[in-house]
Amino acid sequence: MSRPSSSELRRAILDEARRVLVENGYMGLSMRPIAREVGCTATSIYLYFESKDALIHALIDEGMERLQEQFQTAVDGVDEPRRRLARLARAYLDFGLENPEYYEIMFMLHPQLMERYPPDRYRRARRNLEMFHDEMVAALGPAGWDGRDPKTESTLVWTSLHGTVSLLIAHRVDVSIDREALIERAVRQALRSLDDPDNAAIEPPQSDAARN
Amino acid sequence: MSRPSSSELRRAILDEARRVLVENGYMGLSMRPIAREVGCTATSIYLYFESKDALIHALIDEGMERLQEQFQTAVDGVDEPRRRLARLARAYLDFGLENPEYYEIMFMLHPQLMERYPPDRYRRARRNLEMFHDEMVAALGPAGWDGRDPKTESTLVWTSLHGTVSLLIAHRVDVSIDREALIERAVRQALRSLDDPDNAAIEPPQSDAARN
DNA sequence: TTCGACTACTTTACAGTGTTAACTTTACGC
DNA sequence: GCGTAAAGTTAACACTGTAAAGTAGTCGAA
Repeated sequence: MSRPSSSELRRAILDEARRVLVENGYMGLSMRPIAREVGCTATSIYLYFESKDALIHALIDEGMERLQEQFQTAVDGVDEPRRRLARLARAYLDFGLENPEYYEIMFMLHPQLMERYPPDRYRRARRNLEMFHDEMVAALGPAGWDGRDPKTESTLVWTSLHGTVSLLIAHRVDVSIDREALIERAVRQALRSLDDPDNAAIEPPQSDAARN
Repeated sequence: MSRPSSSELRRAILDEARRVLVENGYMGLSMRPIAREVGCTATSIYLYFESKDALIHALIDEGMERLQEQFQTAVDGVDEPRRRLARLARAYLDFGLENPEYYEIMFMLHPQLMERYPPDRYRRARRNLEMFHDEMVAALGPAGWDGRDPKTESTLVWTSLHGTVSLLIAHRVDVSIDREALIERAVRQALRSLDDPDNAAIEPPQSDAARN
């Protein structure tokens, strides 16, 4: 709508929203206080963002760009494919733990909000995560995939890292556990699919959890 | 507070709240509609739950109990330690995917809410997850832990599973990925720490993400 | 039988939310 | 100086969680 209008106010709103997000989390993000701080009325925000959702979506976009940058600098100058992948994994964890507020809206927020996130934009944003895919393919070479789907495998790396980040952020992990040790183990575990000999006797499904 | 009072109304409120939660998710959970459906006023709810948080906490307790039951039936009659662990993992995934609304409030909700969850009750609830710990210790025996902390390792199993469940629930996983294949791989990956020879050259930390 | 007291519940009200529609101010080209 | 369009405001709506005060019903003792 007001794409190229790019007033200063728009930026100020976005900055303040991010600040509030950092300080109070998603739940503490309210239009009127943002407006007050920025020096306008709440309804003025609607000149630049068509809803609160849209405002948050803009912040998600910001977060995705930052992650992308951290990914880039993480692998910059590193050649060996396995090391590149390891650094990506580490960068992902670091990003989440250092920017919990961004991480929360990017990957942890309730499904409803995400369903309202324009699908094409999310697809573009998720480009980030395809770096895992590309680097894995590079690390394994064309030979390594006996029957396994690269997309599934790279998604698995992601979900594994996400589990650790999100539970740490949400303070669900027992405080008696050494944080740094867990993180290091998480990276190791995420990357171990590279060496997977696909052994181990695993159970068949116990119920029908594959719908939806 | 009103622990033994156990009016029928309390149960009705809880039932309706759960129904709404299933249907509309956490965000759609509002006091007045619950009251209307149950046949009382919104403020009456406060006779049985001291806040909306407390109401949700009660639902979390319910969910934890259900998970506990599913865990029990999953390992019931299974003796071989590795198989027991595998079934636990599978049960966890199934629970999350079949009860996304419970899973959301139990493990995905924003940190603020969890911080208000009475710590002792959460500790008790998390007893569930200690089953991972116990079964892992049983599966590996006293010999297997060369330098590794069992608590960290079992937490790692949990975070790994959680990553998969939560991203699937939140519809963040690319739809082109075979859901069941991902799930199966997730179980496998989670349990692989049992066989870990602790190899692989891993990067040192890139930044200070171990605070908090 | 009447007087408390207690329980269960309601009414009213407050301060807050996101959002819409209508109104006003400001700036700019002719 | 006038018309127009953009930028921002005011007022309002329907909603939220929740606190305080008030009310109806029940039960036990005098």
